[in-house]
Amino acid sequence: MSEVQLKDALDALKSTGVRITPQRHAILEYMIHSTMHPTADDIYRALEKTFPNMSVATVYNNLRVFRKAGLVKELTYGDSSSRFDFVTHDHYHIICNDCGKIVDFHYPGLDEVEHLASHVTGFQVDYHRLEIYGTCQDCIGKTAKAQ
Amino acid sequence: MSEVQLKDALDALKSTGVRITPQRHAILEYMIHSTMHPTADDIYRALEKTFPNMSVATVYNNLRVFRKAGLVKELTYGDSSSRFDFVTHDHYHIICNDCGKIVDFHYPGLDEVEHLASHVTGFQVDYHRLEIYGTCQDCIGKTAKAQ
DNA sequence: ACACTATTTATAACGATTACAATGTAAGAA
DNA sequence: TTCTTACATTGTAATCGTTATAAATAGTGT
Repeated sequence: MSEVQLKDALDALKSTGVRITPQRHAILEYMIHSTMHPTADDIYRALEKTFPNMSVATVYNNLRVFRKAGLVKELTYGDSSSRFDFVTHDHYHIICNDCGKIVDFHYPGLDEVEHLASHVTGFQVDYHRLEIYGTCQDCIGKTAKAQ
Repeated sequence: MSEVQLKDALDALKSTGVRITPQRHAILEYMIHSTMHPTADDIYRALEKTFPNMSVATVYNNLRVFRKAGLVKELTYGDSSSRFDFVTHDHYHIICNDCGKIVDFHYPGLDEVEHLASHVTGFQVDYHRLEIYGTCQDCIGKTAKAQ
């Protein structure tokens, strides 16, 4: 399943003339297997055992390459650093205000909102972003215990 | 109209024991009257004629005070710096990918999405954020001319 | 093997934001 | 009023995420 995703991603990259280096392979693999939405630093730290000489810049460079290839989305939420999301199907995110965890969920597209917005503002609409904020079950449990 | 908003905001601050300094008054006033969604630096530069000695830190400090008081929302979108939005009614934003302009628009709440998300993920939902991205009429005109 | 280009690395630079210490200012008590 | 205390502002240094740069390295095609 995720093997297929990885292969597809690598093929997509190759077809646009991007070389598959060991670092790129590892970053992609990590992103696909990680269910969280890692920051650049998460990725860097996860791979520094395998690539002791890898630079943070490499992570950023390649995340940008992947973003331009449409393989990865950059999520800029409230916290200081961006999180990166391997693009699979269209989905939305629900975010825990306590621990920062991001969980995917699916919902039929909000085309109607896009149309209305376009009509009211005269914008030519490209896409939208929707996030829901709250507290995850783990953190609900934790604060319940703490009290 | 916006005078009322300003007065309400000042009253709200006073009631929580926050002092109304000239700088705070000016920042609030600027935010209420500005239809854009200024960055901290926008505010700083707009007020440096009136307050030549004001520090950037003061702007940040007070934006944080306002945010904690619920008067102001911080919008962290793709670009490097946060934008700040005086809270009036609930509304959504449509953002121009060319020039960064942010325009408000209204849409009945997306309660149904919140419920579904809560049900699927087990989160306790607090609120959500929705933004639409596209190109504003000005920028459509500009690129049309340039070609 | 050679030349050419893409990639990585290491490090410096940058920009937004925050922390800190010193100074200033307002409000209440004596 | 004057003193005291707590809160605000200022200026500057520090921090953190990210990007730019230049040198070193590795692939690719000839």
